[in-house]
Amino acid sequence: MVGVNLTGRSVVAELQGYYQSQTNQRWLEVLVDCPGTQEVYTYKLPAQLTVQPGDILSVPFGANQVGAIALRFVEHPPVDLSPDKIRAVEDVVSRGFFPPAYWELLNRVAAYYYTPLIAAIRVALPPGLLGRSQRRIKLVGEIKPGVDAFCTPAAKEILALLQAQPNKDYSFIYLQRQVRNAYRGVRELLRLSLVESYLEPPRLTRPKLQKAVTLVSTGLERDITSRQQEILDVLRRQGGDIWLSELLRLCNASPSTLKTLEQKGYVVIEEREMLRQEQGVLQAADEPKTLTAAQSRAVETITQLAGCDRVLLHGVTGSGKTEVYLQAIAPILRQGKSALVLVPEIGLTPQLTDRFRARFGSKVCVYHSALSDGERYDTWRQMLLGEPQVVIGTRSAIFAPLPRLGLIILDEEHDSSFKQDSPIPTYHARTVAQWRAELENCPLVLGSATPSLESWVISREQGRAGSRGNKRAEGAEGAEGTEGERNLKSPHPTPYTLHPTPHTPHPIPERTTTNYQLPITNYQLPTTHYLSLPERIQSRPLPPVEVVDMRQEIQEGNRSIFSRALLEALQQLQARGQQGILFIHRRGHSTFVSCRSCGNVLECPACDVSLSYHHTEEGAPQLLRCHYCNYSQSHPRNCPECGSPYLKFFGSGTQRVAQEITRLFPQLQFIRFDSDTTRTKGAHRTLLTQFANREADLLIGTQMLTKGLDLPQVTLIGVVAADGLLHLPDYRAAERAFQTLTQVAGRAGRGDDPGRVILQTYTPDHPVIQAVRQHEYEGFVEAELQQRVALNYPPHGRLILLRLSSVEASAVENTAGAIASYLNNYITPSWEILGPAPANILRVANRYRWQILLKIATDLQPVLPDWQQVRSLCPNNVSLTIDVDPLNLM
DNA sequence: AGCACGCCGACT
DNA sequence: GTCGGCGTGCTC
Repeated sequence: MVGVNLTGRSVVAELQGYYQSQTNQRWLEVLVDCPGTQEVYTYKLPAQLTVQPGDILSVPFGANQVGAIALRFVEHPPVDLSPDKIRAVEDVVSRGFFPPAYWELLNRVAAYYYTPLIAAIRVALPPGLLGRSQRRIKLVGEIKPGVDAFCTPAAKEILALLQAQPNKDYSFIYLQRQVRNAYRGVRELLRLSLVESYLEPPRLTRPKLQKAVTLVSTGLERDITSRQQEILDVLRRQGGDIWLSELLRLCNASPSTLKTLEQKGYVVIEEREMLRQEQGVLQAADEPKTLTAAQSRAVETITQLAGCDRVLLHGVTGSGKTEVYLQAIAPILRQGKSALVLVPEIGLTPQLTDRFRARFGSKVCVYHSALSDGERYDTWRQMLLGEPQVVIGTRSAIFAPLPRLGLIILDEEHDSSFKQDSPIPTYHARTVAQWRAELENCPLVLGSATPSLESWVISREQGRAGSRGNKRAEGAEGAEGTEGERNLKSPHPTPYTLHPTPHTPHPIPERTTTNYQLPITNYQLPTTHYLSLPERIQSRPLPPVEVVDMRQEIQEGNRSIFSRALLEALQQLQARGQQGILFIHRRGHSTFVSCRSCGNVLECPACDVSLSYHHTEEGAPQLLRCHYCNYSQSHPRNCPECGSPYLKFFGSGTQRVAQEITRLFPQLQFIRFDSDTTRTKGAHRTLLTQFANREADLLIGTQMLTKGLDLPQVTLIGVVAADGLLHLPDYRAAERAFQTLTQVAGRAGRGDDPGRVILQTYTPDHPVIQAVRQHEYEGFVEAELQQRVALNYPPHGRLILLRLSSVEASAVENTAGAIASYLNNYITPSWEILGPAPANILRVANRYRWQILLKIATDLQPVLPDWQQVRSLCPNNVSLTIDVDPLNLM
């Protein structure tokens, strides 16, 4: 297992170390994973370590161990740095990860989103790979009662917390969050020697090792008991290679029996890396389906795409986009390449993943933030191996380290969850996907029933004329020769290695700071083809959308949250053996709680928002919860202001609707599907499976159920109140509302019954409602575009949002003012400044927030401000985030 | 992010 | 005079 096995690799490694220490001492420049550091730091290399540029390291930094990236060797350390300050690299965490194209991608992300390169690297790596040490506080010995008599309250609290903890041990960060003045308290306890403080080394995610048994016997076993023979037979039947635990389970044997077999030389037991990977539910194999004319045209175009050309696949809901993806991916895998499929949220992955697994079996793996750290780490490492595969993941999967990428697909490309709000980099996966496709020279497919205006505009300008007549656009062939050669194809035949084999160092580009700027206007774009799937599969019609005017309902005496049409439809649901979906814009029970006597509205103590009332079931605690910071308190019996017991709930969330359903239709079984009920791992799948198995008649949920759910038996869709979506204070509110409502409506009639959509609203004449009712995408989008052009909003202009926040109200306000007046000196014809203005909700989690919006016209090459200068205007207690292409202006 | 250093006000 | 508060700056 160990020791004797001196492979070629370790000999080489030792030789390299030897030569390294013989030649002039080589110094290593690294990028350190620590906020507030942008420069490069120089380290020594201990003789027993070999490092190559691009390796991921662990280095001592100040008092901590932190993650770092090796950049390059230098002959001499900086002259102004005394040699005794230089410390040695602690360890190599992972090797050979950054091939040139990938490195270039990360540099682009950092440059375009104005973030330090290390922040871009951080999103690309699985959690736990860039480790950092942690300060922890531990109780010393026995604590006699009464020793804390003279302690401050903070110290007493900390003592109590530590004593209640089984290990008598907490991280300092945790204590600081739990206890006020924790810093002082800890110091006091340290002085009294009641606690000790220590640094826990980084807890890195590592491969999980497990014992595996391999059969080495030739088949002529002598000197063997029948029991041992039995085990060998089982092993042979299993293919001669199996996990130890598995074998023990199969044979009901003990480890000692296996030990004996090993000593006799019939089997070898060794530690092997085990992949922790989400195992999908076993799927019955599935064959490619027959395509409609439009579908096969789409598949044909995609498979013949040249270079890094793009396709906007505009398919109405239920038009079979997934089947197009599947058939476009199949030839990619046959070519020995991999495909990357990005989806908005995990909510829809179980269904989609199942379909992919049914088609491609174990070649499919998922990658998203809901996986455990171990699973993410292993999936990530497994991808480095370069086996052709399909990776399905959420936005961060755009950084999946797949070599030989053959196709990138962004499904539901309009979805705003592809944009990261925080932490930095605030990247959009669609933008990064475009770069990645370009750098890897692979095609990109953007799919949606309601394409974003951005994608619509590009494809309208570039590709539609060419692809309308079922013909590939000109330029596809033309681009092949030039684009294909110009772009960086990895010069390394196998740029990723799981095991550290010696190889030539990757040339890490010199550029390691964020000082260079990309041209902010679009540079020469690859061709974008427009492909339309205008019809549902099997010529099913789109469901008719009935708009119900709720004002009229009230006028005619119906004060329920359900219109008569919806009540009737719900009534008939069970009799007809059908299933329905109710869509509500908000989770929770009520939007706010207010006192009928004094009008007081209950608010979050840390944010300027009202608390939502949550009540799940009879007997469950009644909670008031803040949807911004997750603060919660129990529902008071009386108004905290005037003591009146008459507290009333306003607005309806999922819980409220659920309660109404119980009251009005006690016979209807329903499932609530929102972020409250799907928090736990696998909850999505469980709930959807229950629904698919008809354990419920009704699914009551939020946005979450708009995203690509394919539930053929659903015939009724009820939108309880569309208005909450229509009137959000955001220039994209109309676009987003149209997309959401169209997607919700599209869940109906995916089976043989055409289905029915009931859309309740107080503004039935609103253009969004009208467009949804008529399934009219193009007209709506063109009208919307005209408005954007008039006001210079994206996709016509571009936006950069400066978000400022601080615990101190005046500090943010002053800083915002100072930055704005600085920027005003830079005003050029190509951009304008909106603000500074307090954010929509001034205070969240006790931080006051202001923002400044920069509007940039794309028709001119803009001169951008000096961000370094802008940052220097920010005092320490004010944090500034530069959000490039913000989607969320609230 | 941590942590040391160093400058100010409240106490011996 | 000293202690201990917290603001400022450095970490190879």
